[in-house]
Amino acid sequence: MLQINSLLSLPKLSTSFYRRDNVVLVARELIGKILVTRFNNQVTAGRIVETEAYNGIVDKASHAYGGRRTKRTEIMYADGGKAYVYLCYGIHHLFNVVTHLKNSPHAVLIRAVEPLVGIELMLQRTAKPKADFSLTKGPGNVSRALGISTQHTGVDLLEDALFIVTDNDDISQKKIIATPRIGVDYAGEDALLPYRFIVKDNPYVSGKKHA
DNA sequence: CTGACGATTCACT
DNA sequence: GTGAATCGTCAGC
Repeated sequence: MLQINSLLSLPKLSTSFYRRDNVVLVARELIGKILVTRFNNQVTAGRIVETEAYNGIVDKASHAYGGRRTKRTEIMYADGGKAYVYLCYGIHHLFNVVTHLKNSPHAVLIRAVEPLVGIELMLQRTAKPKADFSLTKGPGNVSRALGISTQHTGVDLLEDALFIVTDNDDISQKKIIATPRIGVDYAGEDALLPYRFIVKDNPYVSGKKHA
C-alpha cells in the first residue's frame, strides 16, 4: 500500500498538462494518474482507471455545447486546471477536470479510480461495510469515497486540497482502450465518439462490459 | 414561477 | 431488466 508521505511527495500535474488544446489526449493521459483529496488534513487517493472527454462547444454531449454558458457551467470556461463538480439526478456529485484555456470549455469526467490511500475513510464516507469494487466504481461513487461535492467546484488543482499527481507508474498503453461514453444517448451521433478511456480488465471500471 | 429532466446508483423482480 | 430516489438547474412562460 502506498504510504501517505510518499504520495504527498509526488509531483502534481502542471498547468501545462491541463491547458493543452486536445481534451481527448488529456483524458487518455489522465489514466494511471493519482487523484488525491486532502480535506481537513484527511487524505484519500485513488489511481484513475476510467475517464471521459467532453470536447467543448462542438460536442453535443457537453454541458457547454453550442457555447451554452450558465452559472453552473461557468467554471468550464476558466483556464485548465480547475475542478468542475455538479449535481446529477439530485444525488450524485460528478467530478471533472477543466482543460484547455479560458473561454474554451473542455473537461474530463473522472468515472472510476482504484483506491490507494485512506480506504477506511472511504468506507466511512460511503457507509459501506467493507471494501469491494463498487467503492470507487462510477463517477458518483468516486466523489462520495473521496469526499468531493459541488462545493468544490472551482477549486484549483494546483492547490493542496484536491489535486492529481503522477508516480510515473503509468498504465501500459496496450491496456488503455477507447470506447463510446456512458449515459450520453441524448447526444445523437456524438454519443458514438470514442471519448471514454478505460484500463482493460480493471475491476473498478464502470459498466458491464470491458470490451 | 413552473415543470421537465439529468455525464447515476441501487434495490428489487 | 426495470424503476425509484431526489433536487439544483435551466428554459419557457
